[in-house]
Amino acid sequence: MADKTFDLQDFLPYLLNQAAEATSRSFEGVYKARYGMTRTQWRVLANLGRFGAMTARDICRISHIEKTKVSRAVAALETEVMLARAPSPEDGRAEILSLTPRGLAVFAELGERAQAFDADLRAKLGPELAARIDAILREIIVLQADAGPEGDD
Amino acid sequence: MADKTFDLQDFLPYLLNQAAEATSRSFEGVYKARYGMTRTQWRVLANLGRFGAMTARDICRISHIEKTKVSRAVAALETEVMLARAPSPEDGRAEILSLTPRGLAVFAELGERAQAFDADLRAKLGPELAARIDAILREIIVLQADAGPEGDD
DNA sequence: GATTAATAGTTGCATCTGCAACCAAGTCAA
DNA sequence: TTGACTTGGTTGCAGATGCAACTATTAATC
Repeated sequence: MADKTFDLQDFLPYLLNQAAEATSRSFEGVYKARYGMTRTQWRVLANLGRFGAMTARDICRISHIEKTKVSRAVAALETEVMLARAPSPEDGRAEILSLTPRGLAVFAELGERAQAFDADLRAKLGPELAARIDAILREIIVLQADAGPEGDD
Repeated sequence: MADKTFDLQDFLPYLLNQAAEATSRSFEGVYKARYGMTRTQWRVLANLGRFGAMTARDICRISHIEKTKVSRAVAALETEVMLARAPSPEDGRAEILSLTPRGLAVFAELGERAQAFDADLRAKLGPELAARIDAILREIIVLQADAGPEGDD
């Protein structure tokens, strides 16, 4: 059947990238301008802020960020004194990562802004579309997680 | 009202990135393994394949890829003999880019695979969700395009 | 207990990218 | 025509990233 020439503009990975990049870039300005943070750093911070102290490995599992990226983000956040490491009592290899008071403050502020950004975007989308989007994206994510090995950032 | 701590896992830009990255990475394997192409190169090729000869600037407009990226992708595709440049008769600065026979062949093959990939993904998503996704993503893209300046890749 | 395999995390290196600065050609206006 | 400005495209440089290789510790197997 369908033998029309391929149109990138209808290609789901492409559309997803466009949307993802557009929104991420837009919000990136917030943490970049204020704290010189990178996208990965923001995500690591956000996960620690939301879920509390944990190891780098846990962050990888939860957020599907590659361990190299996490490692470097942690190092950067540490030198910014937003995060502290403590040796794990159970596992000599692992380190327990937690936010410092400063890290918590930054998370509180950025988290608030992120919520506002998100709410605004959903409002603009309208209830119809906003209601569907989460389920669809989560479904895509798990589908690919089953199919391919690593989903990364 | 809502004063719960921010959860990254519900943040639209984050979800979009996860889904985008997961799907793109999955398909990336195809053109990377076969032709050592980069994501940007694939997209430039796909646009030229779909819309025919045009200038780099046109590609930027259509696909929202940054001009630096396009420039380098074009150079790479040229050395791979998938693309040829011709001086524009109308504008001495511009070059008309077009796919070579090889470029067309590669586009035909990858385009077919992309269509299959896309169809498969949509099938897995189910008609309910698949029907909505395009409209939502396009809406997000235009919303951000209005808001922010550049949406890039 | 010794050896082997697996795992937490870091680092080197080779890209890929973004931004600003740049060149060359076109536009506009006096 | 000349000079100021815009625009198509490239390049330098400073990050950010992915992958493979590496260290150190833990688990497994004999």
